Amino acid sequence: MFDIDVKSRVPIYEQITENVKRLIIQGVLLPEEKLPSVRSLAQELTINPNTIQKAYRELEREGYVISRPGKGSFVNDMTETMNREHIKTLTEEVERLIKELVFLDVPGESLKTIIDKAEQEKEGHE
Amino acid sequence: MFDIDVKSRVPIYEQITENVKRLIIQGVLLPEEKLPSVRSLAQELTINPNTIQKAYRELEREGYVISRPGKGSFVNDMTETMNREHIKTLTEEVERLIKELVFLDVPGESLKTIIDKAEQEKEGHE
DNA sequence: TTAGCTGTACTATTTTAATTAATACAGTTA
DNA sequence: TAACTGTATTAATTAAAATAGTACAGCTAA
Repeated sequence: MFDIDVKSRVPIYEQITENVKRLIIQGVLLPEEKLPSVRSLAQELTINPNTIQKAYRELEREGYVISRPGKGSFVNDMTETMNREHIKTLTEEVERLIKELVFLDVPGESLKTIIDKAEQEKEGHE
Repeated sequence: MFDIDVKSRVPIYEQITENVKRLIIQGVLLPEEKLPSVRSLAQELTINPNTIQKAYRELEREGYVISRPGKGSFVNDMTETMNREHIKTLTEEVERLIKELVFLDVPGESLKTIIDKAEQEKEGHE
């Protein structure tokens, strides 16, 4: 399926999430397709099953995969998910920046103005 | 000057940067004012001088302080100017991100909540 | 039902990174 | 020169992250 480098500086579970993400994004793995079980993939890569599970859990948290106890782990239908993840990333960034601006005594009202302006601008286009 | 909690979960050097930042922002420490030397503050807090130095270096990196080898560490009088420029940069970033989030149909209200939360959080600290 | 799959939870171990400390060096000032 | 100042380098300690061991519970097919 793919190879990992146990000697690499980047954690094994992260190499796995990256590879699976890549395969999903490239369309090699299709929605509802079953992923290898934690144990079989662990055997194939000669690492511990729990490491696979950690990777799968992370992939599930990010919406790439859905795990069904007793049945297996499956590729999730993305289109929606990608947007959701993108929105999450953007929101986290905004949170960080706003926190800092508020800390620097920028009044919340002036920040809210930015939001209003963005909304008005959008309405104009639809 | 201030106290630290060696038993706290937050690192000592971070407690120091936070406290010094606070004192500068509150105007207790004024521009060009000399901060305690790494050794004297280390003695006062009964911790290692290098820990103070790490804090001071971080404060310098963020523009709060300027260190003059052989002379001492001083409150940077550029803070206002730097802040204003910093605020400008941050605001531009926020504008860009908010625009994109609004475009992705994230309701403005949920973004305003982020602002409110940041303000509440800040009030808690003062 | 049972045998053999599946994912999961919990704990312990190992490994890695962050934090703090020890020590020596170099600039400044009186 | 003596007593300050910040700095660099390295070592020791501490905390966190990553991985592994083991046991449990759900699903499915013979």
